[in-house]
Amino acid sequence: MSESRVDRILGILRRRGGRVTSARRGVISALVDAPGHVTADDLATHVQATYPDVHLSTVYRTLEALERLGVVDHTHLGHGRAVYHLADEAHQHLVCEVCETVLEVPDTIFAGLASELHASYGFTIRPSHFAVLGRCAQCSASDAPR
Amino acid sequence: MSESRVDRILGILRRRGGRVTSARRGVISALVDAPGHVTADDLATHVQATYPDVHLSTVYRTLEALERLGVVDHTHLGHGRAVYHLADEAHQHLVCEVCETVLEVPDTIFAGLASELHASYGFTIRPSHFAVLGRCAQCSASDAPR
DNA sequence: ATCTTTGCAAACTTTTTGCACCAAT
DNA sequence: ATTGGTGCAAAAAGTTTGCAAAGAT
Repeated sequence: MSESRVDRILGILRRRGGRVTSARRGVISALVDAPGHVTADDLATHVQATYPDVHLSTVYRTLEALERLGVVDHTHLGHGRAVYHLADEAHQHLVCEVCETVLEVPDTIFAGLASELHASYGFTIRPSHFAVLGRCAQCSASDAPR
Repeated sequence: MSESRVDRILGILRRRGGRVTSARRGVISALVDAPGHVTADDLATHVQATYPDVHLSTVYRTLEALERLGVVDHTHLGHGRAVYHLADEAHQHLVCEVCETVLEVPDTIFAGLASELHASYGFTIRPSHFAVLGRCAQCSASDAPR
């Protein structure tokens, strides 16, 4: 049933002159099955359960290829690691700085900000790329230091 | 004239049991003189013009100390490097993905989003930490690919 | 005298790249 | 037969850390 989504993406890939390999099939189906925000490493681990020889660098290269096709997008959470997700899920990440929980919220919540920035500065935001940091409800409640 | 800002920060540092060293004086005055968004490396270069022996790792440690004091904040622009600025400049960074220009906008523009997120999710944002990616006016006009 | 900070070098983390081999079309 | 993709190992890039020496209080 998630089969079709994988095949749809493989179709896009093939149609644009790309080749369908087991590594790519694995990465795409890992993305489809993913809980939402996954690092390249997470994906590699997931893929390696089925295809043990798929190397992390191949995962990065596959993700890069899929991003060029507009199928995948990535976001930077705190530190340095990026998280990837399918581009058709238009959402934003809210990352709690205290408990590291990632909350997904619909993209529409950025509409107001987007139009304001566009009107005032002519700047067109692409919100999907970055996470918003702050504190989730629980961690706001417990008044932790700093 | 920017002397006073440097001294004010050094005062905070001293009052909280920190020691005032030439490396720290240099980093702080580099921050005060900074055009806005500076990387640790930029700061190191700036400081080294006056104190050649100040090491990059010392700059990182100084920035960390200043962040703990709430005097400095950092933000992640695209790739991986962080940019630092004095915390009293409450502003957001808009980074153009095409020309890499960084636009600073007042924090107040996030007020609407902040209250919306707070109301809907109980999430308290700290907008100063992350940059917003998108396209500046010029680069939006020239309809570049992708 | 004490306790912080520093310089250096080395470790670390995440991502990228060069290259020869392999495989999808 | 092509040409694009892969595994591997090594390089980048940015930041952090252990340690002994230097410095601020």
